Amino acid sequence: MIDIRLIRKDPERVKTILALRDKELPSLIDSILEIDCRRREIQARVESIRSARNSLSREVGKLKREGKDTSEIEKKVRELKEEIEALEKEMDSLGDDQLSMMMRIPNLPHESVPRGEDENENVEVRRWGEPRRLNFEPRPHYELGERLGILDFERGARLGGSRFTVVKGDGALLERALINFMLDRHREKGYIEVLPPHLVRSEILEGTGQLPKFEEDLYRCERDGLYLIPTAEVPLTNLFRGEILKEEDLPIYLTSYTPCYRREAGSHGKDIRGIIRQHQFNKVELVKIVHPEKSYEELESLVRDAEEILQLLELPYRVVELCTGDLGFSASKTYDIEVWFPSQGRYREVSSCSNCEDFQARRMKTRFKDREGRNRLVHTLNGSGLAVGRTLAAILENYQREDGTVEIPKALRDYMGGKSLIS
RNA sequence: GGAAGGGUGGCCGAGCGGUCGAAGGCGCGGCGCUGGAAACGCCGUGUGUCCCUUUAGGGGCACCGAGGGUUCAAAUCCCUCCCCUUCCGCCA
Repeated sequence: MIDIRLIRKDPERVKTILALRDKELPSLIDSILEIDCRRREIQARVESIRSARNSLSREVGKLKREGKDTSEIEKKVRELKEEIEALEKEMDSLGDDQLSMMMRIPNLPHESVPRGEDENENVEVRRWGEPRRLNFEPRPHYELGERLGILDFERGARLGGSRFTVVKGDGALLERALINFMLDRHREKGYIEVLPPHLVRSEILEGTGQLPKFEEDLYRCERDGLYLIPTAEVPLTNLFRGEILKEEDLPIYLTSYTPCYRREAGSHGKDIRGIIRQHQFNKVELVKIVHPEKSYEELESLVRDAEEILQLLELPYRVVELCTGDLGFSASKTYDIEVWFPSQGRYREVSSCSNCEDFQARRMKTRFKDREGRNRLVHTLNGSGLAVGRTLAAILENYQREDGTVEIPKALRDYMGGKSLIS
């Protein structure tokens, strides 16, 4: 959630910035401002009446102890109460309206974010590695996987429907090796490993921004009111919700391996073949909870931490800075890391690293006490470190040989019992 | 799932219809004492929101797990939900 005070202070500036994301947003700001104004006016009235009620009530107590008649005052208070209830009802409904609108406003892009409509206007920041020169036509990962017997799409669909895949044998081993490899690297960098719940309550999803706006993308367990997490960002970022941390507790670095569950509503027909877009996929996530003055340098190091995994795996990639129109809901600034896919002749996203500034912290009420004793909102960051399934697919494609076998990256061999080839 | 007992400030813990934002203790900060420290003494120390004056401050309102209700008045009584503890049942 963005700061309502920002809207009160300079609505035109907020509108200009939000228009960079979506041209529909500025009109929402006008409605919020109007409601906010009315709500506060009523609040002031309610509170002054309530103040009068409180002092009359105290009076009743005093008089009763003295054995005096209080029926006159009691009648007066009852009248005030009715007045309060009517105003309060109006105030609450305005408050609800305001909050639900505020919850649907995305974060403000940072001033450094390139302006643009959609992903075509994202800006490449750097490239690492040279795509291997293959003297044969590269096969797509799903073809390699099926031929090697490590990806089984047919049986996956039998079990869970479309966008579910069974990973077997050396494929399962490779996936597990990748998870351990990634977690170990992050742990060495000071990230605390966490195994969180995979089912969470709705307010947890509200904290990170998936709800109320993106209900359609989530799997929900109706009977229990719980949702399957779409990313470990959700439980990790919410870990300290409602807490007031000490300044010296910051920064907090967290890492977690979890499966991610996404309905992928609205992506029909996209990436239908292979394991690029699945309803369930494994991901190692990085989350940082930091001092607001440090969050942009923390974003840079977060991206580097994710990049290092690809460097160690010797997979060519590039880093892209998302433009204002392509930015996710909660993010102020985002870098995507894209790895090279030979069969597609292009780079595909394996990580998205964002600084959400105080947008999530405000929803979660995660604060810290600064040196002056003031409570301030923390800044939160998250990034994939990395999407495991897509990394596996990238390994299959980049390390394939003409005979359809796949070499195992050197960095992973110790994690695979010394194996160097999947055949 | 069944039974019982609980959820109060950074922590422990009292309060069970009015004078309670809440005793007392611990912790923390300041001051005093001291050569310095311990001990001791004094003072201070929750969060949110709105308004007024605006470096600083002053006032109102709300918050004692969450949401409703009863009452002139609720931390205190009633209802619903959530969570924790113990016992029983079930179970990886």
